[in-house]
Amino acid sequence: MARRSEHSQDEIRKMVLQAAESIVINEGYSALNTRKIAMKIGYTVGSIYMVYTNMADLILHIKARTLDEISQNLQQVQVADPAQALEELAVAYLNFANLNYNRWCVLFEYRKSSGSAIDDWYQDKIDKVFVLVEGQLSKLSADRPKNEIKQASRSLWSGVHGVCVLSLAKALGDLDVSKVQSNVLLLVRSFIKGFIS
Amino acid sequence: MARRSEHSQDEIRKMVLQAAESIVINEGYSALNTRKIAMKIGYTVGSIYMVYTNMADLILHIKARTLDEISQNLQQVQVADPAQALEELAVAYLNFANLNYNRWCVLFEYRKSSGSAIDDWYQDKIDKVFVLVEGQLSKLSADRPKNEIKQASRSLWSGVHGVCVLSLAKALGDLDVSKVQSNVLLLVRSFIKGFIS
DNA sequence: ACCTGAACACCGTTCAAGT
DNA sequence: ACCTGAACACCGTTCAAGT
Repeated sequence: MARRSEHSQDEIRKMVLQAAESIVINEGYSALNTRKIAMKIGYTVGSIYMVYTNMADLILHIKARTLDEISQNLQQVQVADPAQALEELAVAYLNFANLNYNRWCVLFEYRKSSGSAIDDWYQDKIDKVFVLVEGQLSKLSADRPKNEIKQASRSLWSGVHGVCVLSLAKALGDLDVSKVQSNVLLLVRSFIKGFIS
Repeated sequence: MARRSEHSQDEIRKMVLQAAESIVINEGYSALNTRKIAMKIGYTVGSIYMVYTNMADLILHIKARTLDEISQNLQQVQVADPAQALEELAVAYLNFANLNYNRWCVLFEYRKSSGSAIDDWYQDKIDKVFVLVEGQLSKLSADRPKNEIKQASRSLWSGVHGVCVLSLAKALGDLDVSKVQSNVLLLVRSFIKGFIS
């Protein structure tokens, strides 16, 4: 066998990632495995390890793409009023999580990667999301020192994330999306009101 | 073989749970498996299935005990001032999560249980935590209707949870505990200030 | 009735061997 | 050089068979 350069390594790399993503989207994280990916792209399991060091590495790249899409989604929020913008950012985040639930969940699933710490390039993608919040928050209270703004954006956005996690995981009972949205908005509005007062 | 009633079924049930818990505590969720549990209690894997329907069932009971301990911890917060009490509840939650990190993480790991929905008795344990927050929040703003209080406690507490998750998972970079605590407190204080104003 | 232990159907990962 | 496929060391779960 050993079909020769039918696809470049780079192509295989993308095929593996795309196949893995579609499995996650359609069947969820727990359904993802190497044999299913290999079957889907018409190669054998071994070939996955030519282009990714292991499963954890592949999953990290799935996560990275999800984070990129989240950033992209949030960047489309263009509102002059910062308080309004923060609300819309939160709603956009919730909507992404809800519409892309399986992929979003993978972000918080950890299969321990090779290195114990988080890779810098991955951390940057996380930070990029928080920076958007910082931008609005600093417009909202221009007088505050930068480190306070940074802290506040972490607290606020982690809070928004928390509402999304527990609501969508149904830890709060079975809520419809509009209920979750009003929970998110309550948190954002109350926080902002309290923070600037 | 087949040693007869050396331990009662109920004793084995407890032994399995305790062994599983200690594995989670010492080695983390990913190190938990049936063969390790069996080895630890001096039985074979098959016997685990006499007392728990499957691994998901056992994990659910680990989670239940963790939730009980959290409730117990939070109930020890006895402060007259409700705003102060909410702050201390949040700090107590963070401290539990930090000191019992491996066990706390299991709460948000899902291995799909037999039934798709959350069992009622388990949901009750989750609710019990939120009820504590509701109690303080209703003292804080006695004029508000009950459903608003309930919504607010969900938003606030989910938010607190979110800060704990992202901070302890180091998604926000490597923060020491005191930094995390000030993030939590900022969220609680800002929310409360905004909510009652 | 209680418990074993061996089997089954899965996993992720590796690597000698083919082209 | 690229890729296979078979092996290895694991999983959770089941169940006929022993006492």
